[in-house]
Amino acid sequence: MTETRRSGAETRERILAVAREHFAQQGYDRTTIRSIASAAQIDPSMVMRYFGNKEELFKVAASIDLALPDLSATPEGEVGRVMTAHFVRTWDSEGTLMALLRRAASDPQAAEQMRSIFATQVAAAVAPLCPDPAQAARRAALVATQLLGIALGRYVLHLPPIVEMDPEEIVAWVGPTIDRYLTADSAQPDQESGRVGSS
Amino acid sequence: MTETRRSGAETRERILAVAREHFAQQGYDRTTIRSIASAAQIDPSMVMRYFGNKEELFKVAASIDLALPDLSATPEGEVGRVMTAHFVRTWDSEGTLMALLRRAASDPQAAEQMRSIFATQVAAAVAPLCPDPAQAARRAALVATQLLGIALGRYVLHLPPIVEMDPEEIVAWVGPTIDRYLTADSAQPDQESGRVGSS
DNA sequence: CATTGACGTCAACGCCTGTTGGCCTACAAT
DNA sequence: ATTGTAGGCCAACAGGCGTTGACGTCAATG
Repeated sequence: MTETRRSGAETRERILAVAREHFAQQGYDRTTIRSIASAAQIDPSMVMRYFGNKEELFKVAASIDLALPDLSATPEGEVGRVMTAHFVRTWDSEGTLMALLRRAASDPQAAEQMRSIFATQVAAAVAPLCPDPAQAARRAALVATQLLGIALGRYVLHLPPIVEMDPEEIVAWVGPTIDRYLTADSAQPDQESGRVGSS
Repeated sequence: MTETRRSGAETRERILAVAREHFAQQGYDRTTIRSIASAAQIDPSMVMRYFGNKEELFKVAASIDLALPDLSATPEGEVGRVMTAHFVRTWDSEGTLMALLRRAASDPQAAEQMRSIFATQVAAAVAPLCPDPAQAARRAALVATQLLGIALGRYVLHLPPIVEMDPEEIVAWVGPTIDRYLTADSAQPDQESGRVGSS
């Protein structure tokens, strides 16, 4: 072993980089092995050699670590802003999560992968901050909807007002929403009356 | 003309109904003309006869009227709840908007269609309610991100906590968020400091 | 030097897709 | 009864896809 010769795993990385980019920008179905290979200046069969099949390549390319900061150290009232800022920064710098989001829109298995990410990473990071453990999953999911909604508007649908906003503005608007989802009383989320009553 | 014989436009409607369903559940790429035809108990070539090509069929199938209620008649403070309830009800009953959302995730043209819907329908309905006309588009877009985020979580990703929530619970949580996006001071969205400062 | 084995290419397979044109059939009008 | 026409099916095309296997070609190893 010990890196037999100059290339090898290097090519693998090049394929992976191109694949991430293509998956993120065009989604799974519209990304072809051939186009990836062409962009990586390589034969399509090499992609198969290194990753077995398209499915497997996507799995590797879309493996994600949100790298959420330790939120328990964040002062209360700033959690929403910190979290929002973290996500926007992550999305702006690399599109891996966007690739998965795109695919999840039309593929149940990718949706499952997305669910797993938010269950293990977002919910886990957020649960300690919730006043009521029983509602933690629900609160985390609400947080996810708002953050993913921003991602959808900014990177997928390209809604002009969202695209034009500075990261700081997004944080200023969305941060308080996140905070409210995390800390507001579960029966009466905000001010105002609003009976929820399940039964 | 004058409806020559029993079927004809009837078949067209059947195709359209099946197409809506398939597009909504599986997205554009994974929905095939053949599968639509098969489900409609018809030959694939008939689909072409009636709609020209797949693209055109999708356009017709995904034409959407959000049918937003008149929000200016809604008492202030209830707008968010009314709007959220309207969307959740619409989504639960028919999946046309979901079909478009799915497609928009991987097709720029569908994304453009989505943008147009929100520009002409959501922004238009919401603009009169905003304190500052200059910020109306931005506020409407923020509203859209939260509503679409819910749609994504509930109907596409199937995040368990979101799926399990009653429509009333969603309204109770999300309504106030919508209200805040529509009415909160633009520089300091909520409580707390949080300078936005573009320069 | 001979051998091995990984890196890489080429050409092809089988499959599924959107799309087309020809043909059949049955009704409505003449 | 004949004709026109619209509804419908069938068979096939061309093209793109993921995937495969045989075939070169070097560098490192014995």
